[in-house]
Amino acid sequence: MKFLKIPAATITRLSLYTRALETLIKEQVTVVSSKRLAELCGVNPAQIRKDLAYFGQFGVRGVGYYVKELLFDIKKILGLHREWKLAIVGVGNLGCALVAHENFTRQGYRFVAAFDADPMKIGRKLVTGLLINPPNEMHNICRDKQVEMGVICTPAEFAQDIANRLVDAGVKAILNFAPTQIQAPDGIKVENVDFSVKLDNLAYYLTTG
Amino acid sequence: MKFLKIPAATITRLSLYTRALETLIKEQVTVVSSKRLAELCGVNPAQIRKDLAYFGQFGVRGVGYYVKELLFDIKKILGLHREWKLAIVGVGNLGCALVAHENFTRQGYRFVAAFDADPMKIGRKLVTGLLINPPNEMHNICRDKQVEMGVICTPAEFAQDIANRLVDAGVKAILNFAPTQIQAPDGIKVENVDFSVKLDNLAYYLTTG
DNA sequence: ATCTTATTGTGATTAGAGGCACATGCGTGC
DNA sequence: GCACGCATGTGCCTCTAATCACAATAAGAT
Ligand SMILES: NC(=O)c1ccc[n+]([C@@H]2O[C@H](COP(=O)([O-])OP(=O)(O)OC[C@H]3O[C@@H](n4cnc5c(N)ncnc54)[C@H](O)[C@@H]3O)[C@@H](O)[C@H]2O)c1
Ligand SMILES: NC(=O)c1ccc[n+]([C@@H]2O[C@H](COP(=O)([O-])OP(=O)(O)OC[C@H]3O[C@@H](n4cnc5c(N)ncnc54)[C@H](O)[C@@H]3O)[C@@H](O)[C@H]2O)c1
Repeated sequence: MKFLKIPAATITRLSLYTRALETLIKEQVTVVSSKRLAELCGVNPAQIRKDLAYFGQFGVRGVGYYVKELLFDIKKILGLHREWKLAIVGVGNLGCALVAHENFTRQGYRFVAAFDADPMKIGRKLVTGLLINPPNEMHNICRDKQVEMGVICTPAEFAQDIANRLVDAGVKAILNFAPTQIQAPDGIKVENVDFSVKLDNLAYYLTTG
Repeated sequence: MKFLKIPAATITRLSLYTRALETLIKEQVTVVSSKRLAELCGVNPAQIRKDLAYFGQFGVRGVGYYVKELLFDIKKILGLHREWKLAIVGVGNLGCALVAHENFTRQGYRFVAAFDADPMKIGRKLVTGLLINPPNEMHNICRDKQVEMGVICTPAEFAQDIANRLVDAGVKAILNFAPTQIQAPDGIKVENVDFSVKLDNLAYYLTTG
């Protein structure tokens, strides 16, 4: 089961499992069955076992999974055992909320650079103390600070340009909040977070059922 | 092709298509082929045709789709030909960004009520002029204003309780930004927006992929 | 009026993900 | 030390979604 292609949905679920496991740790639960974990995550127990099987054997037959160990193992699989350096581009309403969000820091995501085109904002500092830089310094600063992921929070029409610059600056993964499809070269991973698509789903559901 | 069960992924793509079509309208393009539209949306052309086929025939063979008409038709399918009334619960960093976001309004999503537990916030008004109410008035106000969708922007530990109240207040669809799995009765649609899961995907990709 | 060209709409095919069910194997109790 | 119970790990099946490939068909050229 080692060298199969792993479904993207599996990775997304692993992320969900870590959350449930963290909750269990808070509740001082030490062992959990796939059945119980499945309930917490709203998935099928076999699904959990199969997801984990892609990466090895983590459970004990007849017993279940040791919560702490499993959490550690999944975090390692996902690459969450280390810190990740992020840059944010566009510190408007949404961008500021993201930078201020302390959960990200707790999970190992650290904003080490911020950029904005607004002359009123350049040179100022965010609440976290992070300095806002002009976009033309993206290349140097990102390389300097070894930024690995970029977060795009500008209006949609600038998103592609920003993405190009980020890639040029050595950034290998992009989280895009602008409501537009970004093109990126092979080897660069782009994820989109799209609120209005979700709202549209709700609207469809309420309309048609 | 009329009474089949429609994949959720189809609905999500329809939403994407509307965006591309809106861009095309801005560029004064009047006709588009599934091939061109597919490029803009990053999907397979046959996928587009099949997605549309669930709902009828919208194109002209040998020609393509009339942009304006198709946009109109898809919006109607999604239920975006009308206004939707939303309530937001938790007007912190993220919640404020959402309410302030003018794209939503342009698309027909209108926040008609806001709730927060913080006594310092209750009674104040948001930048849009929307009054912040205490959570215990959720029932009355939501029924009064005929709120159809609820948006949860509180810390995770309160999300389930808020969801229950929203359901109790007659809300039929929930957009949840808190990083937790919400249980809702049948007939209530819940969508989750989950930034950190997306970041975890990127981390996995950079680690392994 | 007929032929050509372009692109849709869709049946057939392929790929993939999810779930079932059972054999495997660990821990506990006798 | 042996047997039993229980939850994992996994082969196999099912179901769904995506893609292919072509027949149907509209517009425009001849
Ligand atoms: N706020 C929301 O709730 C929300 C919801 C869904 C999607 N979005 C999307 O997220 C993005 C940001 O939204 P927002 O509400 O924060 O908008 P905003 O207008 O508050 O902030 C945008 C920021 O980007 C900066 N900017 C503009 N062009 C730039 C450039 N070329 N380089 C660097 N910075 C630039 C602006 O100066 C501003 O600070 C938009 O694409 C929006 O559609 C936002
Ligand atoms: N800010 C982000 O970028 C971000 C990113 C990912 C996820 N989230 C999630 O979104 C949610 C909100 O994030 P935020 O950054 O806006 O947090 P925040 O602390 O800025 O805002 C939370 C708000 O909820 C209110 N609140 C608390 N309990 C409440 C209750 N029982 N009823 C009504 N209101 C209540 C608080 O008074 C506060 O105003 C959190 O669950 C967070 O994990 C936020």
